[in-house]
This record gives sequence, structure tokens and C-alpha cells, in this order.
Amino acid sequence: LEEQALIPVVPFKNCPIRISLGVLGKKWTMLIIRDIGFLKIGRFNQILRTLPGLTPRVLSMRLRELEKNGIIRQIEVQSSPKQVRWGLTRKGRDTLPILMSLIAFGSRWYSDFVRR
Amino acid sequence: LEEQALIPVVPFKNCPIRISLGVLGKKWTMLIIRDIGFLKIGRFNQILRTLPGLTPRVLSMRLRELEKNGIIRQIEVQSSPKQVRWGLTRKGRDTLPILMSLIAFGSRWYSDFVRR
DNA sequence: CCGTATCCTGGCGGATACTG
DNA sequence: CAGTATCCGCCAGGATACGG
Repeated sequence: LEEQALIPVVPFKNCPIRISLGVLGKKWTMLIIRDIGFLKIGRFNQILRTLPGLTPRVLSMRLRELEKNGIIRQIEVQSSPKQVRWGLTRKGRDTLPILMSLIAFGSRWYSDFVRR
Repeated sequence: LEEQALIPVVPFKNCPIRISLGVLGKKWTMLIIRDIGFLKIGRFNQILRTLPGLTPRVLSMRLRELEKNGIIRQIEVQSSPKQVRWGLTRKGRDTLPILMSLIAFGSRWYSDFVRR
């Protein structure tokens, strides 16, 4: 009996992993969620400062995507001076286990390089 | 007292999330690990078949990267006919919680679109 | 402070053919 | 079957400037 016969080989177009990565898999996205969700860093320029290499253009795009996907929302808005703070939604909080497992893996196998 | 004063703002160059994503964050990588680790689909053309859109070139590149990073290894090799099977290493098995959390998130929030 | 508008380029990855 | 070799298009994302 063939081993692979035990596993129905279907194209997993709608695999939950693939779908999750469609939202979360883009460059910078997870790190932005880390800032907003973990570190409670929710201001635009603050996020920019904690993520060297990230440009305002890309941050703006990611925030819009995450907002549209219901993962973050503006929890504090005021004008003059314009002030915004981003926070996680209920759905956004459900991404934290993903970050946790990434931290666990990285800390375990790359402890030499991990500063925090 | 400023809120952000409570959080030391440092550039997280060596954040474990960033490091983990450096290895696992590339396109197709997580799905390849899903095949090898979860579904026990460890043959080259089999992986190709389960992941529509993935080309042999990219699969080859990803396998080399994962092998170099100690996440997968060849667990079965023979020639004539050439036969290879890929499997997870100890380190590779430690990535499964990441996949689990991606599945949990996707299944919960995109149940309509998730077929399996 | 919080973004958007413009411009531009490098390299990721898709297509295809080929080999042991 | 399990890959490698070549070629190439394209767009994600970086640089920079600007505006409310």
C-alpha cells in the first residue's frame, strides 16, 4: 500500500495557512502587529522608529490593509495636533498566538542573535 | 508621564519574530513545511502537485534554504529510480506550532473560504 | 504629527526547457 | 522521478518630497 494513498492529494487552494498568510504574510506586517499588539506602540512615527528600514509609504499601506481586514483600528483620534493611536481588534488579538510561536521558535533556535 | 516612556524604544533588529521570518517568511516556505511536516508529503513532484502555482525552480530554492537552515533533511534517498523523501528535523518540528496557530486563525476568521 | 503622492529599481519568482 | 539552467517581466517596496 502506497503511503501517499493515505493522504488525499488535493490542491489546497483554500488552506487556512495560505489564507492567513494572504493577510499576514506581507513584509513588515507581523512586525507592525508586534508593535501595536505587544508593545502598545500605536503611533505612526513611533512604529517607524522602532522598525528601521520601514518607510512611511509602506507603513501606510500596511495599516490600511490591516484596517480593511479588521485586524487593527484607530482607538484614539484627535486633530490639532493630529493624533492617532492604533490598536488591535478582537480579530487582531487572535493573531497574537502566531507571534508568540514565532517568538518561541526564534528565541529557541537563534538565541545568540536575539537581543529582545 | 509619557506612555511611551514605559516602553524602551529600541530598534528591534534582532527581534526573534524578525529572525524567524527571515527563514520562514518567504513565499511558499510555510506551505512547503505544511506538506512535509503535516501531510507527510515529502516528494518533489508531489509537493509541486499540491501547491498550484509553485514552480520547480522555486521549490528547489526553498528546499535548499530549509535544508541549509536545518529545518528539513532528506530522510530517504536512492538512485535508479532516483527517489527522495524530505522530512522535518528536530528544529523543523519546532515550527509546527507556528503552522498550528496560522491554521487556528484562518479557520476561525475565514471559515467560509477554508476548504481544509 | 500623520500620513499621501511620485518616481524608480532590484530582485523575486514565474515560464520553460533540459539533464541524470 | 528530482531537480538545475536560462531568461525575463513585473511589481513590491525603497527614496524622497510634500500636504493637512
